[in-house]
Amino acid sequence: MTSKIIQSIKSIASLNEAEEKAFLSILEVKLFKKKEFLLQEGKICNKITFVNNGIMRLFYNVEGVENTIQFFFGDSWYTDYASFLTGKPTIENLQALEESEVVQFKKEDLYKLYDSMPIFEKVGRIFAENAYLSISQLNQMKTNEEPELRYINLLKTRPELVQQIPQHYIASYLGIKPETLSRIRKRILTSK
Amino acid sequence: MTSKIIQSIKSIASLNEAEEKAFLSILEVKLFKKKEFLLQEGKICNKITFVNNGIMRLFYNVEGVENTIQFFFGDSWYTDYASFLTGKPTIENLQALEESEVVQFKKEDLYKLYDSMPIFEKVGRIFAENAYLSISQLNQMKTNEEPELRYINLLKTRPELVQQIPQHYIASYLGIKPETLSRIRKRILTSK
DNA sequence: GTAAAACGTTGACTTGAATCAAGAAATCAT
DNA sequence: ATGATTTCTTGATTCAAGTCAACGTTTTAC
Repeated sequence: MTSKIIQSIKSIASLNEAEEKAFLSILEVKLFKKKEFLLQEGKICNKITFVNNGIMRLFYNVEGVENTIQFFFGDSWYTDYASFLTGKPTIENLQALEESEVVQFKKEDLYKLYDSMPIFEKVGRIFAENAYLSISQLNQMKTNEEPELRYINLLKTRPELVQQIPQHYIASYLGIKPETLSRIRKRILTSK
Repeated sequence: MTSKIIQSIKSIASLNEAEEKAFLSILEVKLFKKKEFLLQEGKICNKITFVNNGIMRLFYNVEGVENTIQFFFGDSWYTDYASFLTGKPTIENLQALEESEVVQFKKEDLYKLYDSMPIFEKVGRIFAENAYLSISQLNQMKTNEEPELRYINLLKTRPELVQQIPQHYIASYLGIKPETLSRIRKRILTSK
């Protein structure tokens, strides 16, 4: 259950036996059923989540409209870093789209590791750096690419995503209405 | 020249005398004239910059169109973290809009500090965390707010910015054309 | 000081996505 | 299995920003 997360951490920084043991001791494995929430707006995000398998959707509400930020499949990390770092309530909702298995650990426990074993300070830094890189990539995609191009790229780079996730969620992820995505799809099909 | 940056670092983590000295030893003060570039697309960003005073504009080109990301005034930090971390060429351009004084240090030197003095690993972590927070805030603003609302909020929260920076750059920052900003301004004025 | 360049405003027109509405297709719950 | 709900598609219309073009104003460079 925890082998994948250990592998992922070790790709960040090599851990000796004691360090690995310390890390393992703070982990908690959890199962979420379809439609269950791992995080809901208003709550404080004080955990880091590693997705073993399943599918999750991350979104937030703006004036009653759901704004999809990202989808998570197996072998990916998630935390609302803003809430995690500031201790303020999150605006994000993370919902399982399929039954999913995750491994989590608490901020509290991570900060103890920061203080007791210097290597984890490094892990934390690289963690934050990776979080930055992924948000900045997402950012760039969103601001630079037209919805139609983004959809075409999505088809190329993550076809499994397009297949497994309802279209109206993908539309929301692309920042357009379902009707518009439907028309984009039609346009792509007929132009081939 | 370096008192502000030291103060800023100390607000992240307290440094003892040796640590402060080590940090000071890697700093370099630089002056940039109006229109000079601190960073240009295609180059690799291997520095972190602290702005003592002046005004800078950060932008990148998409198909010949400049896309303004942010403005920097005194007491602010800048690095293209993506290029800094990955070592890949940047797409960002950082240009002085007024004569500006900055303090910089090299990635190379920072990484030596990471290895020689553990406190800097912590500084690096908090740095990355702050970078994440600011990009995520910017992100949120951009995706949630209509250009007109964003402009009104900008007037409220950073009036000095609106006054000191040419409108077409502000338009670019808001993600709209100068003509549109001009019309928004007219709308706001006549509605008062 | 003056010519050139950059900047800002306004009008007419175009365009791409949103909205509203209705119906078809797929999925879910019992 | 079947009725209910959700999801997807299509058409007609609206709307906000973009585009193109012209012109007045401000700033810059020499």
